[in-house]
Amino acid sequence: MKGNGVERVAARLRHRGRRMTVQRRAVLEALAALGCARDAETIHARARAAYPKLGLVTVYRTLEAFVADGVAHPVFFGDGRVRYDLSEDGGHHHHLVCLSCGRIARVDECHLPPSRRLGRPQGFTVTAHRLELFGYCPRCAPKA
Amino acid sequence: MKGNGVERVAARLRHRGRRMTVQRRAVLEALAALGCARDAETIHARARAAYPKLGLVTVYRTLEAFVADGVAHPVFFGDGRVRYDLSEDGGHHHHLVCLSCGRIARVDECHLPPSRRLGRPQGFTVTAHRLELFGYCPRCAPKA
DNA sequence: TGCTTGTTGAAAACGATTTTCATTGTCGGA
DNA sequence: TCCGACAATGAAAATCGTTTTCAACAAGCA
Ligand SMILES: [Mn+2]
Ligand SMILES: [Mn+2]
Ligand SMILES: [Zn+2]
Ligand SMILES: [Zn+2]
Repeated sequence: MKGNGVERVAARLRHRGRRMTVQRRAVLEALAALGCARDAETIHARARAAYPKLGLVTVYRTLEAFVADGVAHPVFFGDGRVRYDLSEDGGHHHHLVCLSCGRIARVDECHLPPSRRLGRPQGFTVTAHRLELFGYCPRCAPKA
Repeated sequence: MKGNGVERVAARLRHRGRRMTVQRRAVLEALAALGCARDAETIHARARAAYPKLGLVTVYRTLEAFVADGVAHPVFFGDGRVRYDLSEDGGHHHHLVCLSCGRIARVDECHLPPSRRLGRPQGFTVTAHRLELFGYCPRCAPKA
């Protein structure tokens, strides 16, 4: 993550009465370095490289703040732990999860119809959706 | 749930070395009566009407067995609790969740491209997917 | 440089789900 | 129909990811 990005995030946090701290900077860097869908513990481990005293609790609180401020997004694979993705300007993306080795691949194209069409039959106004794909990665062989 | 369905489920369980008990029957009935995406506690409360001594632990264990045997499917909305749907013969379905009142509507059509196309770019073999839609129900007014 | 407040870390609390373990009950076989 | 092997049950305790509590700290503004 280029120092520039940190500043943009800092600005967004400050805008909400929040402050930019070394801890949050470390979590932000970790989030950017790790890439797609990492859980709090993984982020914690990585962020500690930059700031060893960092507590796991702070990572949780920081992620909560990031999500509230639109800096990050939670991702759910249904295994009981929440993962996080750094938000990007150009819209959302989904994931491919290997059921064998756990590898995660990003899926940028969203093949779903526009939101306003998705809920029409039931009269819902759709504002968001979550889609995750499960299967086997190339290395774990098809039909594993 | 027609007694017939119970028999079919019983057969499927027995086939795996499992047994059909009053408790499981009660959970099955509750699952059928409650409909879309209910959590263990809700299912427990309902099933108790038929079998008051039923323990919540047994509900969890039964749901686990049902899922393993394909009798039920877990549904995740990302709020930290797992919900369950009774499996049906004709394929899967998704859900619309009202962010205001929590109402859940079923979405039968799956607007996604065929599995084999979804993971192609990254070389994945897609065997399943999870899609949930979030927004506002008719009663909670659009743009709530 | 102070002061006001948001932030932090350790420890304890939480809530959903799982495990332990002694007891009970299902169901295939005699 | 009766047995017995072993799956299932329930209560209590244990897990585990995440949240809350609380006293010490430290951003950011005057
Ligand atoms: Mn991602
Ligand atoms: Mn459903
Ligand atoms: Zn793999
Ligand atoms: Zn609603």
